Amino acid sequence: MRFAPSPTGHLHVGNARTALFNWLFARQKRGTMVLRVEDTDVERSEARFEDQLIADLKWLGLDWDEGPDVGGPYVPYRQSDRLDLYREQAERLLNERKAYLCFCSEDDLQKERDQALADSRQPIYSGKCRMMEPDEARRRRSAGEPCAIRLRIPEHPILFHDIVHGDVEFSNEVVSDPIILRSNGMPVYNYVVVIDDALMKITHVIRGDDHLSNTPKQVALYEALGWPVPEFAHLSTILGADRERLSKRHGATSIANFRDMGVLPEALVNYLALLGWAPSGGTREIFSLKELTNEFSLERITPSAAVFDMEKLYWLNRQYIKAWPPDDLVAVGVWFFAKAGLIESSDAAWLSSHRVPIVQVSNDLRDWLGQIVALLAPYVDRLEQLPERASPIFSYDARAALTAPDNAEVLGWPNTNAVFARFTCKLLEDEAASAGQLSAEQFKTIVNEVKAETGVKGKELFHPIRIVITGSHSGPDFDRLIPILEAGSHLHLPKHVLSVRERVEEFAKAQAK
RNA sequence: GGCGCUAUCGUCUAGGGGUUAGGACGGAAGAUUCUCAAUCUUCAAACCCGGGUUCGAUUCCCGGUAGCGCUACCA
Repeated sequence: MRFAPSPTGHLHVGNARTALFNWLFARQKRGTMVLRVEDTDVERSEARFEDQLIADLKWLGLDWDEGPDVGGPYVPYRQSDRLDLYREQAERLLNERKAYLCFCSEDDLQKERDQALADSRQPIYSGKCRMMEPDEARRRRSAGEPCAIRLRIPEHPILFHDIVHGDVEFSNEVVSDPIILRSNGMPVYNYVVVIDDALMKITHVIRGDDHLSNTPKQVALYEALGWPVPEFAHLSTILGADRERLSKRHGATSIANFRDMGVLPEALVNYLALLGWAPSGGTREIFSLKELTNEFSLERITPSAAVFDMEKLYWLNRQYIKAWPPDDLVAVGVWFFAKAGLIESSDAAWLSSHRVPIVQVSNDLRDWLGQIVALLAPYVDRLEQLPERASPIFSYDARAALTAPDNAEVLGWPNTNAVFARFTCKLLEDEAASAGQLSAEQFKTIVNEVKAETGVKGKELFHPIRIVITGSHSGPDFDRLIPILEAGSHLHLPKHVLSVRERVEEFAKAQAK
């Protein structure tokens, strides 16, 4: 099996799924997984994209047995390093009369195509140079006349088998003799892919179905070369919500995008596997990479296009967030807090091939952030939401709390002011609170006293208190929030975290105005 | 235009000549909680259209329609 991306940008979800399916099949069958870099498009290919691609694949948890970075028996694995090989085979085809020299200029060909279209004929190559005597062709080439090499398409229909689509047949009438080597000596994609797959002993070509219509040309090439035709499995296209091919304007589409949103690699892999494949029975949704390796089968791949559903990915992500090792989760969480500027970090680095970023912070800070992550992570879709959800901890604005339209209802309740008064008074008297050492139990005691003294309970009691502490009538459990607030107030952070007492003081001040 | 591929709830899908057409996301309702979220329970929601084959088609065949892809000296 092979995954053969072009290094022209970040790894895209469509390609990631192709890579995953190849990998699953290879691992299940104990086959060999090859990574090959298709960089014959010099204008768009860049070396740095190759590194990015490799990093993205590793982050997903995929690996390979042969490739540009690990070597292998069929080196080189970068097409730009294999040009001699392509030229050699092209000359062989020429000698065997399976291919021929074409002296038509690009202009002529374009005119021919335009004319054919205007006459509502097939815009395929006329075959003008097909019949040229080989001697004449050779002579003209030696004389320095520019020419390309074309493959001679056979005079019969081309049939091949596709594991997901079944038998496919193309009439030779609609397949032009394709150019395999350009006049500038560079080979074209449809040609090199065959040379490489054959030479690298690829038995199963699993790729996007945008290549399905190219396959007859490739099959003709295998036959001309006298090499066995591999099995094909063409995967359906991944669409955006508007049923158009998923592209950048649909938002996040690269693997790096998802990583930066705080989507866990296991969640993305699981989601991608479910896009176009379902286990037998069709009821199970959660699969680890290992379970997928066991369950996967090419025969169960769906042939129809699939719309990428962000919501379902988020749901899966939540499942994995809840199941992830707490330490790893904290590491990723810390990264997002650093990114949001809520904590200081000189070197917040996420080596993209790593599952988890590395951020240097003190143990105290890490422990404290760990509590916040443990409190909030089970309720977010993506880890990038953590800083926002933690905003009641990091920022407090009493004035805003008293004027927020969202709080108006609570502020208007008849008992609210009594609760404010009693609670403020009690808390300001509390010794533990003045030291910033208030425990959850002590806080509960105070709340209970307020309850007893005012006779207010339930919502009418808790909402006003919550507004005093966090500025909002809704938020996380006090039992876990209070200790976080108190501990945070003793930490050195870019912006001081207010203790419970400081919050109450601010609140009282704002109320007095 | 030609050729190819595809077609089950809004979405991902299971199923398959006779089924109450199953699951999941999302939606709605309820329960729970001081609140939001999360969680749990319940509900609504689909076989593209037309022919044929058949006792019987959503399932098999043909056609239509729609979507997507390919039609390059792009990959």
